[in-house]
Amino acid sequence: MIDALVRSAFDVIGVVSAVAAAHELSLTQLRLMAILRDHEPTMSELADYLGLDRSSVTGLVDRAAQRGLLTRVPHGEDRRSVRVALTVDGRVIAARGEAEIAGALAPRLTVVPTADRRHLADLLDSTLQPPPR
Amino acid sequence: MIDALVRSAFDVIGVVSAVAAAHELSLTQLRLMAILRDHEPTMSELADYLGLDRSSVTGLVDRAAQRGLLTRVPHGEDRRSVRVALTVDGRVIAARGEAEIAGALAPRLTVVPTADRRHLADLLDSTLQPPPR
DNA sequence: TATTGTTATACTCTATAACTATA
DNA sequence: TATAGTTATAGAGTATAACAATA
Repeated sequence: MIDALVRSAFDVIGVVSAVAAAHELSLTQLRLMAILRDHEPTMSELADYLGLDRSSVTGLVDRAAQRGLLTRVPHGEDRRSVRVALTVDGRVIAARGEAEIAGALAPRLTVVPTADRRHLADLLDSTLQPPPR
Repeated sequence: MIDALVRSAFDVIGVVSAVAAAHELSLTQLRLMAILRDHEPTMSELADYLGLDRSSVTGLVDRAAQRGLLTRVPHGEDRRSVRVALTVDGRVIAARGEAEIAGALAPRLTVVPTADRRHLADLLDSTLQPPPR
């Protein structure tokens, strides 16, 4: 059971990494962009989401910004702070990445009987820890 | 369904990475040691298993060997080739790591009804691609 | 004083290209 | 010639420590 969960995890992460690599992105860069699809976080919030030190996020954001995938937006209220947002280009690539991940994983799910899918998804979700804040 | 699979994968990999980090190992180093529990591969075979370039494996093995976790063993037949094997220390740490991963994931599985576990494991395994050779 | 973000620095991980030794 | 492994090199990713600007 635990073995199956771990094997599946490595398998899925492998697929996601391959999709990222196809866009010359690291797994972390793709995660970063996925987060930015729904949020416009500060650097510190981003560090919390990703579980990284703030100084690491500086580099990640630098490299992605240099490629035109995202931008730093002045915060306004707190002048120490910046918000990070996808550019139009970044949004296109993020959407494409998500679609490719779905496309790559879909064939594996054809072996799961349709009747089982909802159940499997629920079981998997129930095993997730509540995200730490 | 796909979302649940991906979320679960990141969650599980996070747990495995944390266990690795607790032993000051990277995810790859821990994977390497897990492979060596059951195999005594050549450097090239290791590169295939891990999906890395041979030159990357040289560095991984160097660092782990320097910590006394594994050793290069002369192959005998083909004098170009070496085999990689865990040391006694390495075997202890690999076993401990596996136990800690199981221990860290077990609490999450308590929410899965006992009757569903076999079924969930089978479903997850059925989604795995046959490993590329 | 505390927080936000960056910089300086160092190490791991990874790949590409070139090399040595052996086959 | 081909294969096994290493070395040289370069860049990404990461953390720690120290810093400047702002709160």
